Parts: sequence; C-alpha cells; structure tokens
Amino acid sequence: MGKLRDSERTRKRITDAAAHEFVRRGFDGVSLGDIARRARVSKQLILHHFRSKEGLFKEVHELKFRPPSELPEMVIGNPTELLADRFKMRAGDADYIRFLTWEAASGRGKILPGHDARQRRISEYGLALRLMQAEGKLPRDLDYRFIQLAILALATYPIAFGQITRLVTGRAAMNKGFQRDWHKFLKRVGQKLFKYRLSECRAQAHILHDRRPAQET
Amino acid sequence: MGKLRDSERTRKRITDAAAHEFVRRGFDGVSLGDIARRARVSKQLILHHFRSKEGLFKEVHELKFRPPSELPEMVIGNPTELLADRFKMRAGDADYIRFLTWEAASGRGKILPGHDARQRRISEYGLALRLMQAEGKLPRDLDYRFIQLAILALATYPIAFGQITRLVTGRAAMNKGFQRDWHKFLKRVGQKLFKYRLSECRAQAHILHDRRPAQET
DNA sequence: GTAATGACTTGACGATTGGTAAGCTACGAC
DNA sequence: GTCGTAGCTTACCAATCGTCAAGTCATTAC
Repeated sequence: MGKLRDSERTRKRITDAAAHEFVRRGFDGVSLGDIARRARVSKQLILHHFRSKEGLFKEVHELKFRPPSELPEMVIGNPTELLADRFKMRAGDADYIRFLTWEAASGRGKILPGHDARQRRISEYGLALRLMQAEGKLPRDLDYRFIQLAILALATYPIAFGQITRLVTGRAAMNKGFQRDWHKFLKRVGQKLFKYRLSECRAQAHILHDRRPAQET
Repeated sequence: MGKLRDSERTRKRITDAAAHEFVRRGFDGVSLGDIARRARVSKQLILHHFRSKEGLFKEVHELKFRPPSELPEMVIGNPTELLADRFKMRAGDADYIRFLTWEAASGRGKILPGHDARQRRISEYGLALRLMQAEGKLPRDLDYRFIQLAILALATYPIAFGQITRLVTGRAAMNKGFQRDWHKFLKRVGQKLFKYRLSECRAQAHILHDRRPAQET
C-alpha cells in the first residue's frame, strides 16, 4: 500500500520528471518549477531531496544515463554488422542520444559527469575492436580507435541531428522506414569497409601505419 | 571616423557578441545581460534594435549561420575524397557545427530557421552525388541520400561530439594532429567505400534497389 | 538656422528564477 | 505510549529574467 511519505518513491518521481525535462529542453531550458509540476511536487521538496538544481542533474545522470558498468553488452558478432548493430542499439535509446547532444552542445572543456565509467566502457569496446584486428576480422590499415569513432558517428548522427536527417532524406530519424533503410545501408557499408579481402590486404600493406595517435593535446 | 551614433556598427557589435554567446551556451543559457556586457551596450539598446531576444536570435542566424546561398561551393572533386574534403570544411567551421548541435538538441519538431535555403543547398549536393552515380563515379548500390548523410555524419560527428572524440581517441577534436589523422582515415574509408570496382558491381547487381525512401513520415 | 528622425540612456516593471528558514507531521524505534 | 528523525509544507528571499515607457541628444534633411 502507498505510504503517505516514501522518500524513495518521491525521489523516483522527481528524477523521472527531471530526466524527461532535461532531455527535452536541456539544463538551462528547464526550471525547478517545470520539474516540480511534472512530478506533482513542490519545488522546495526537490531542493530538500537534492541540494540544488545541479545536484539533481548529477543524480539524474547517475541514475538514468550512466552506462550500467556491470553487464558488459560487449557482444560483438559479425564484424561487417558492427555499424548496423550499433545503430539498432542507438535507435532504441533516443533519450540517451538527446542527453549526449545536450552535453556536446553545452560542455566545452568541462569535466564529464561519470567520466571514469564511460572511459572504461569505451576502452573496452576499443579493445574488442583491436582484438578483431589481430584475429584478421577487421582491416589492419585502419586505426581501431578511428573505426570506433566512425561506428559511433554513423550510428548516432542521424538520430542526434534529426533536423539534418529530415532535410537530407525527407524522413524523420525516428521513422521506422528510415531506420530500416539506414540499417540496411550500414550493413552494406560495413561489408565494403570491413570485409577482409586478401588482395587488398596485400595491395595496401605498404601503407600500414603503426604510428599511434598521441595521447594528449 | 567613428560617429558617436552609428546604428550599423552597434548592430554588428551586438550580433557579434550574441553569436559568440549563443554558440557557447545556447539560447536559454544566455541572457540579454550577458550579450549586453560583451557588446558593451545596455541591454535595453539590444531590445531597441532587435525587438526581442527571439528577434535577435533569428537575426544572428540569418547573418552568421545561414549558408551563403550565392556561391555554390559545390566543387566536388575526386569521389574517394568526398569524406575527407567535407571534414576539412567542417573543421574550419566549428562555430557553425556548435550552432547546429544546439539546434539539434533543442529543436524537436520545431520549424527550422532558414529552412528553404538550407533545403535547397542540401538538395543540390544530393543531386551532385546522384550525378556522380550516373557517371559511374560512385557505387550505385548505395542510395545517394544515405551517402550524403554518411558523409555529413563522418565529417561532423567528431567535432560536434567532442567529449566522445576525446574519450575514444584521447585527443580533442580541435587538435591539429587528430584532424590530420582523421582526414587521412576518411580518405582511406572513401577509397574503400567509393572506389568503383567492376567485380563488385557485377556481384552486387542483384541487390540494386530502386525503391526510393518515401517523402514523409 | 530648425524640425524631425532615430540612436541611445535611464529607470523602472511584473514575473520567474534558484535557494533559504522555520515549522508541521507522519513514521519507525523503543 | 512518546520521542527523534526525516519527509514535507508554507512563507519568504534577493537576484535576474525579458520588456516597456519616457526622455536625452546627435544626426540629417530642409
């Protein structure tokens, strides 16, 4: 039964509402009053549970938008489907992408919330790619970090920059038809990019570069 | 010599300051006071010249971030360098990308400022790509609109999502070394993707799809 | 000259912002 | 029971938000 006072429940009500608002209008675009209204709670109660608007924001990030550091989800299947798979994941998590987009727009040089966990997660994925290269499942003439960045770019951009996707393709990024077609497109791109071809391997052996990008600016 | 009252000059001062602030902190993150301080002008004077904050924003978009509809810049050279060339352009226009990122984050479904000019510009580029397909300079098994979107994705994403680029590559998107390496990477990707190979052409002829994406959601 | 225009200043406006202080009251431990 | 803790409310706050109104003054057309 519902207790009249249940801090956990109200905290969840607040963070849910906050996540919804932050994703849609960004930190500066949302007022505590907006969140309070949506959570059906007084704004002072928000301040009571989370010390400030900033505190609420950090908590929301922690709860809703930090990658679950436990389950690794590192199931990497066929290398030619890396792109398409990643896009399918991204398409199912539009809110997260929106969050990342706000972060990208507003965060010039600021320290990232949850930096360490994210760094770890990303490095793991990069490591998996490097392993595939070592096994000959991915071309070796491409830096695995850049492959990773390219995967994220192709999987994320159409959803993040929905206005561009609409201008270019005439369809919304959330349109099911578009997502199906883009998925197919990425599969084909993945084949062209990542299929292991012995002939190419030999032909491009001379441009194999082992110079790895420096670690810092 | 400087006249004491020169509307054109002060308007420029204001729009310059506004562009700077809007790009860095977004519409909601900036107050008229901020802009006024940077332009060294009273905020009431801003309202005098542009009717409102909204009006100022639209004017700034018009002046600073609308593609110059005159010069076409449609110089498309070697198809395998489409990606790399586009990235070089983007890298030189970081402010514009930042502007696009704010737009992407905040503009869910809103009508775009300067929609028509942008639509025209983008369609022209798409047309150029289709022409290259017809001439056999680009693979025909990829929809030219998706090629266009992929080009924009790979050219824009690393700069727009600077925080991700840093996590993945360890370098800032504005780092010259990164830009050089990413440019080289895109050149190689362009070769793998867009080089015309007769053998593939024959092999993949059966999946040639003429079903074009529908025009609307 | 002088009058009109419009660039610019001053001073305030009501609303809303994030945040504080103090008190009330439901709950759980005992 | 009753008592302390903590969830929650009420009543404020100073600051800042975008905007308006009225006036000053430089410039220009005549």
